[in-house]
Amino acid sequence: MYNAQEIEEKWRKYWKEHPELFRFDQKDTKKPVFSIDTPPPFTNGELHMGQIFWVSYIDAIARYKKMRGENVLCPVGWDAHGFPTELAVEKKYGRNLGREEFYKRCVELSNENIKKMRDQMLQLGFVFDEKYEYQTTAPSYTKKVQLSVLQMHEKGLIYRSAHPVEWCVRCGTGMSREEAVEKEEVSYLNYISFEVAGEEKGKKEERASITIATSRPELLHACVAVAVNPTDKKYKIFIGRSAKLPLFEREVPIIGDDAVEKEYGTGAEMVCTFGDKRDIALYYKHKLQLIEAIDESGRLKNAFEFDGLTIQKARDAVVAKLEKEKLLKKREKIKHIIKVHDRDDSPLEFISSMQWFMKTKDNAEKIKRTAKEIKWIPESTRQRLEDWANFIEWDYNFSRNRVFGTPIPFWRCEKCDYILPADKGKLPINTLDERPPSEKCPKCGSKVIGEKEVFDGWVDTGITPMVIAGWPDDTTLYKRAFPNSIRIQGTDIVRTWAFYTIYRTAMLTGNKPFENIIVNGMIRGTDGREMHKRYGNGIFLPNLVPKYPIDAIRLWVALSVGLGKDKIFSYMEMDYAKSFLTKLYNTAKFVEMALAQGKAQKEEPHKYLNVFDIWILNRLNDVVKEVTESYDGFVLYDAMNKLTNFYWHEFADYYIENIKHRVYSEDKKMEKSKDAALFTLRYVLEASLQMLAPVVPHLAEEINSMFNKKGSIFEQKMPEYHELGSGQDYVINGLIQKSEMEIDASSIGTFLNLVIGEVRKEKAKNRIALNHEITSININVPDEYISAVLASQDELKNILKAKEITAKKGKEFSVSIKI
RNA sequence: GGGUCCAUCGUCCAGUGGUUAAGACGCUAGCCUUACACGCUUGAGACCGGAGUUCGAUUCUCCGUGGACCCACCA
Repeated sequence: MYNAQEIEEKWRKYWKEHPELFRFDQKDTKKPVFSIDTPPPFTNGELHMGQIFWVSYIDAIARYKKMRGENVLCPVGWDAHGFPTELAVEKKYGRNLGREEFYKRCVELSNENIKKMRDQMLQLGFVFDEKYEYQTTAPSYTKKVQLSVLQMHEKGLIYRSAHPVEWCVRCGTGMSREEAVEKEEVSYLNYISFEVAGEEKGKKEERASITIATSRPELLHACVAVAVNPTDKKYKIFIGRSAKLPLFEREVPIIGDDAVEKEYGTGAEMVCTFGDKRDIALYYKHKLQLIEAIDESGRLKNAFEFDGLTIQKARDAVVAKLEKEKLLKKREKIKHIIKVHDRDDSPLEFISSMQWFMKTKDNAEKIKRTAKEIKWIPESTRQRLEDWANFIEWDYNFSRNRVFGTPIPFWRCEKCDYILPADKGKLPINTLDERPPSEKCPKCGSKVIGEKEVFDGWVDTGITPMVIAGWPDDTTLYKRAFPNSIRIQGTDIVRTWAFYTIYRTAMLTGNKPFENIIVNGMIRGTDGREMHKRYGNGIFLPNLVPKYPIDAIRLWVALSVGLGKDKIFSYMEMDYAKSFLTKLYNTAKFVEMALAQGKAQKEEPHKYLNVFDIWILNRLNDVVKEVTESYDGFVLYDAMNKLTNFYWHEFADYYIENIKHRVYSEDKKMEKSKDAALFTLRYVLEASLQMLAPVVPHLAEEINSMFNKKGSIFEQKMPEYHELGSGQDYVINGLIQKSEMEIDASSIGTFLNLVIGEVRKEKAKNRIALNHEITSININVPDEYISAVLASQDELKNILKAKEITAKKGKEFSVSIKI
């Protein structure tokens, strides 16, 4: 085994000292630009498996493109804003820091974390462009986020509206989705009777009623509709009429909606503002009235005699009164799942308040159309985006009640919510610290205030393709690098990062954000479950290094099939990758040693190539075709699968074995043949190395340096495929050559290897060593190969260590040996 | 409930309208072969079930079964 750590360190250092190898050359205007958008990791201090995956994957693509002569722009970014950082700072410094001080401490902590994560990226061999590194907390980045939102405001895409948010009544704060966790609870389903109001025209009928079932009777005062399934025979005649609320003197419409299950409860439900997410959906869909049911401390409001009661007390009181008035038909014990705050387990309520929105719902079609212009790798992952776009229930609420986030660059009227945008020339800005353009609301004359809430993190990261293309200042770069060439990201954030990025760039630029998107699945733990703290099944870089070389990790990533679907982590596959590297290193050592045996390479030794030499060169040519096609489609699996199999099982197992006798020969007559073998050995090794280099860069550099004393393998070009006209043709250094032998070397080489394989089998059957000399070999050869076998008799004798070889024409191919 | 993906040796994982169905780990038998015993050679070992399309299906279609994931819901 080679010393991986030493080699890795050496080449990491070399790349650092030669940044020009990978740096984007902005002055160059000839080479095509290849720009890469990578997911800015959230700065929590350690790269997780998903990040190890994409870093390895995209770095290989970047290095490949570089070797294809493209001008590669590969920045890396950091998504620093976020709640976990706030929590950590709160834990360390308490809750009493002022806003500015608190923000500063958060930046400090994320900077520490960025340093750690950056080191791990470099450890993986990632050669990103430091010059283009970005961080969402940097003022220059804040400026861009704010500008992009101000431009969206100009386009009429930003507005404020009342919207229910999940609210912890105990803590008195709003929740984001990830803090709301599910919990099972035992409750009661209450059957309450509503009288149907009015009469059908010209028809006297009995008084009709609808019984609804609810687990939230205390919200009866905020009931704004009764909903039934439109196909339900029992109720459909009531749709369009009204129902009288029990206990309260009010009528609400009876609406039809598919969301109502005919079988659940009574098949009728009341819609309150707001009991649960269903209510919210129906409220928006049917444009219902809004009655605020609960205040921020969890007490009822707009409930007349029940005002001020806590939820639990109100529930008891309402049920008691319904019972008394004989309006409660029955109560049924149920188990159901409710949302609770992850920190204190208390039930969350929906409280309606004024929120900031971006118009996504009406733009769903445009988002889908833009998504179709992008090549999704694999194609099936686009479905996730479509599904999400098809299911938008309401617009994107982008404000968060937090401190550590990008400030929202608007003031607003305290009373009428009129929006005053910041001056685009004065960014970045925090409207809490600055005077508004007008002290009084231009609309109603009331007081204008700065915005305390901050942007959701996806607002920061939704413009990365524009940012790395130099938007808005560098218009030259922007023209060349936007849309970006490619993005890589995980399946888990298709409906967030991909969705918002496509939305934002489509709205702001009218264009797609990138040409290609690679969507990789999640790497699961060895137990098959998602890697998660609470399962303790996470695997991080320090768990793998130094047991595995970095190149083995990278090769494992490339050989992890099935982009788009989840992958269970496997040490077995990692071991395979490691074995391949050992093999690669040992073959290189062999070639090095072999070259030392020969004299200086004669000019054009390839003129003396024999059938095995041409066979392996032609196989190489085939592999070059497959590998470059796979790289060009960004599918590393196919490239590495083909290449590693070729290298190991054709080049090492057959070719090297077949030419050993030539390499070791000291016979003068063999000199030219020896030179030809040495030439071919080196040629195939170097070409394979060039194709392997993007994925296993450290070892590739090391081996390259064994043969080329100066420079980096990344200054070399990828080998190119050439279509061959006949079996006599072969490719050397991009030129098609013609062998003087009038044979089809590819098919004869393949046949001779078959013969060699059969002899190996016979030797194994007879339990003798492969190098054991045997008396004779008899071969029955099909017509078309007989002359080739006879011509290669001496060669075969040497390869197979046989004193004599006899070949006869025979219908059935067969091989027998005499020991 | 809606959707997406998937089902191949004991395990992992390729591939194909006609193949001798590849490779890895493990297992078998041998080989210390002047690059590699972390290796090499050899052997055993697989297309979820049903129907359809077809001359022919592991491959295409449908149904079923099983699994993974996403979304929605549990009034």
